[in-house]
Amino acid sequence: MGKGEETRQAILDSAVALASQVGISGLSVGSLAERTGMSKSGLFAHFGSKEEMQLAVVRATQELFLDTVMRPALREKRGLPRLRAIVANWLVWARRIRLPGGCPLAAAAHEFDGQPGPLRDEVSHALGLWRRALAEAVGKCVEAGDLRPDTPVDQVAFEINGLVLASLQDSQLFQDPESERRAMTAFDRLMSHYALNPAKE
Amino acid sequence: MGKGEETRQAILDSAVALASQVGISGLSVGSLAERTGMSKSGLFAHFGSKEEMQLAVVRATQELFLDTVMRPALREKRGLPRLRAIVANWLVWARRIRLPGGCPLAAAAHEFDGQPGPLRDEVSHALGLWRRALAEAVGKCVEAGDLRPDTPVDQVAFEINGLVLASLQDSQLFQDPESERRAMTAFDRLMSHYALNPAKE
DNA sequence: GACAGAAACGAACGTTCGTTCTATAAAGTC
DNA sequence: GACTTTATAGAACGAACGTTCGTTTCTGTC
Repeated sequence: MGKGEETRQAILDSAVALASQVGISGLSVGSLAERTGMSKSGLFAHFGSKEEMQLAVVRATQELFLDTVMRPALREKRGLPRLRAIVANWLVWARRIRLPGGCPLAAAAHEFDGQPGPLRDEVSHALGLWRRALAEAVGKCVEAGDLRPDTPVDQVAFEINGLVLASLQDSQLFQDPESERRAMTAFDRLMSHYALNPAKE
Repeated sequence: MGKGEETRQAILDSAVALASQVGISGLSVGSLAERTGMSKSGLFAHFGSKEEMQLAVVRATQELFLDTVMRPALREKRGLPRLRAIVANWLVWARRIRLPGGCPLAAAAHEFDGQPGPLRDEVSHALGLWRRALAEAVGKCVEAGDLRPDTPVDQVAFEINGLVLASLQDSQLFQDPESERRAMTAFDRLMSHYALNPAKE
């Protein structure tokens, strides 16, 4: 691997962390150059345009997310344990890899949802993929016999997404230390509602 | 009321709509001046600084939100009907008053959660107030006998917030027309879980 | 160690940014 | 209608923006 690819990755690592605080539209070539100790032009050459740079940041965030949230959860037993691990990882992933401003993708969803263009498309695509992966994980719970066969998979994925969003908002905006527990409580209640063996609550 | 207050309000109306698309940090004095047909300096004089302008936009959005979501719901019967109206209004409020990019406050929560300062404080305060109002509305459901006395009020408010966030994300980012129905389904299931008269599901 | 290609730099471009001034026009007061 | 206050416009500021260019410095290969 050439040295170019190396520094490009180093730039992106810095960029993701910076985007976590100021947003992806808040990124500027100058600020990122200063943060990495490079010249504006030297950094710029790696991407060709600011928009390309931002797109690269979105993709890098996506990679990081999968590495931190999804892949570790694959070691859990398929079905409910794995789904639970996914949610647990999701709730803390930004803190885990030291993104002080929270998940850049969640923020990007709000930044670009009103502005058509490649960035909006990329973010929408990334979150769409993730939602589908989440719904699939719920589906596996049905297959594994953890949830009832008539479980509305997409609806459940929707609700899980919601309780994670709520938790992230509370922990980022209010610094509420209970937000994770709240989300897991809601998750467990949701799961027990569709549980095949109606465990007592 | 002097003419100053009038145009100031007109500016803020435009600003809220623009912020809906580009975010509150995406607002610039120049773009807003062009949109309102004023000169940069003429518009600027109404606020004294950009930050003061952004703070005014946050407060204006808050006012608009209360007028559109909360106050109309007060005509419903106290308790569950009113809470249900609040949620229903909340789900469509941005569309109702023609904010094409969705709720500026929800976006602002993500924009500023990583950057300490007056804007972060204002947004956090506004959303904190709203959350408390929501929890209070849930509490009224308990008082009115719609929900069980042991209902965990804050937890329920947390979950309601989550399902609204999920709906707003889906409708803004994926243009999913089912997102409202999904949220109401989740809401009704949540309510029936804590219902005093355990209605059949 | 010479050479070719890639990578980084420094300077400059035209714009836009937020902000400050001074001057003109409008609104409110008597 | 004159006078004072308030509101708006216009010009200009230094700084930061994204981008281009030509040059210099590294890196990997023979």
